Amino acid sequence: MNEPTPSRRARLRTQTSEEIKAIALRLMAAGGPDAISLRAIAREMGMTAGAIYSYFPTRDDLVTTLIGDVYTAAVDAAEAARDAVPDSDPGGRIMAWGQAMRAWALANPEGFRLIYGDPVPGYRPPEDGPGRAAEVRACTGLVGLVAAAWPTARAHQPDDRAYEWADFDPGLVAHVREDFPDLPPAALALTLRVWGRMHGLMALEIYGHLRALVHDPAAVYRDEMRALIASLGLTADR
Amino acid sequence: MNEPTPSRRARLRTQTSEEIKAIALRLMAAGGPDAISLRAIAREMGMTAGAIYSYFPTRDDLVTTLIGDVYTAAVDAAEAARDAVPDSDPGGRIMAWGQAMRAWALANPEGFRLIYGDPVPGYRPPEDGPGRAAEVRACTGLVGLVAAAWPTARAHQPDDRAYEWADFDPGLVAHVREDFPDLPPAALALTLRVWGRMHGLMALEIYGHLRALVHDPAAVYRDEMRALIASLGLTADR
DNA sequence: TTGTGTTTCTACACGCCGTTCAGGAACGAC
DNA sequence: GTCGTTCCTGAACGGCGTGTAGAAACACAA
Repeated sequence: MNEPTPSRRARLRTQTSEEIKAIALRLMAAGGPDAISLRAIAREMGMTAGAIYSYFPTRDDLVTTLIGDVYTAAVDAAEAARDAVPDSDPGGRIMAWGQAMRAWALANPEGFRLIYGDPVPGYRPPEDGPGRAAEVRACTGLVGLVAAAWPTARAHQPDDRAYEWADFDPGLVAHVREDFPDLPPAALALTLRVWGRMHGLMALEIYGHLRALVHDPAAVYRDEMRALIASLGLTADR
Repeated sequence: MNEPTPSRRARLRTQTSEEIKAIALRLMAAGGPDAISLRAIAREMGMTAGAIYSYFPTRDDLVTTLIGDVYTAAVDAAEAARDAVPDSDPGGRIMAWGQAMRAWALANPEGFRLIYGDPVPGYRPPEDGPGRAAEVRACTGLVGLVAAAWPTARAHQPDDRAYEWADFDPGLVAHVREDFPDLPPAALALTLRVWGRMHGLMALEIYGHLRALVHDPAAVYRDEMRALIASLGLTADR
């Protein structure tokens, strides 16, 4: 499948590329997304800024790559937490996912900003790319959680005929219909609402709007997750 | 109350200050928050960049002022929409607030980023200031909506004794306890959750995460608002 | 081993940015 | 008319992303 010795050149290349990304992540963690400057990275590597252009055609491409890496790490954490809870406890799996996401966001606030905020002045995320893939993966994970809750949740939803598959992104729909053939489009809409509900308090907290108003955002978030799980007709034991 | 002729000098001064802010807002609307550059503003005014330092000690102070203005405009819009619905329809008032906020955010996405996102590389909002005041005002408005729903909503909440007034910002608590003496601390926690629920889908949509997945985010948001209102034991007629 | 083509890096230039500062011009008050 | 204040210019500093030209390092074939 792969060549054992990717020609030393390629090895050095990927190694340098990884070092660039690692330093960029470190700079971002230290000083925010705006601290990702090619000059600063090059300075830390003992190079000049222009050299980085051999690895990333522009700064935005570097940021795009970083977003993919960071987003993937976040989804990895969420999936791991979810899978630590048995299938027999769908509410607990939702809680685990939400708490893992929040814990990750609090541990990597700059990463959160990178993914969900304006990562960098003037940066616009591309339509496809690794970040998009991670997002679809995150969304698919959420769909799985909602699918497990759907038997009890569907009764609490508005009339199911309000949504069609055509209302959603074809790529995501393909994933969903393959993994959960019995799920109606309304469940996908519910998934997006669940996503928004998890995202709201998290975003407010990361961007400092919540901590100025309440001393223990974790308690508020926990209550909100419990209410969310209850609204799906499930129970959250913890 | 005020002097009729604030000494021509002062008049010119405030006028220039207003022009700076107006141009900054225009630049922001056109090119995003990063387009707010002192040089660009000065260029558009036929001045040099240094001249602006007579009006704002630094660029971040200009941004801080802008945040205050923009946030105030947003809250004005939300309050107006809310007050267009009679008190007898608390669910409708919540829906009006939420829809007005979303409409404002969609009409002023850069303003939304300015308030709720990373407005500018390295910018950190000050602890107090006009932005903070507008935020407290927004929060107080939401508390009013929740207070109207509290008689029906309290039954759906977890045990009321989980929160104390000391858990929240004293300034906000003072406002709330003065306006709604009978409200318990749990209602304030609920308010923050309502805020987060309105904010989540809005933030995802403004930052482009939703529109890539669903064609009609408005429908999803409307459903979410309906579910929110229903979770408070109210009904939304529209 | 030598030659050759590719890749990677430096050095420098361009134009942008926020910020500072000395000096000059306009203004208000006396 | 004079004087203190205010406003603005112009130049400068350092930092930024981005290109380009050329040197150096490398892989590989003859």
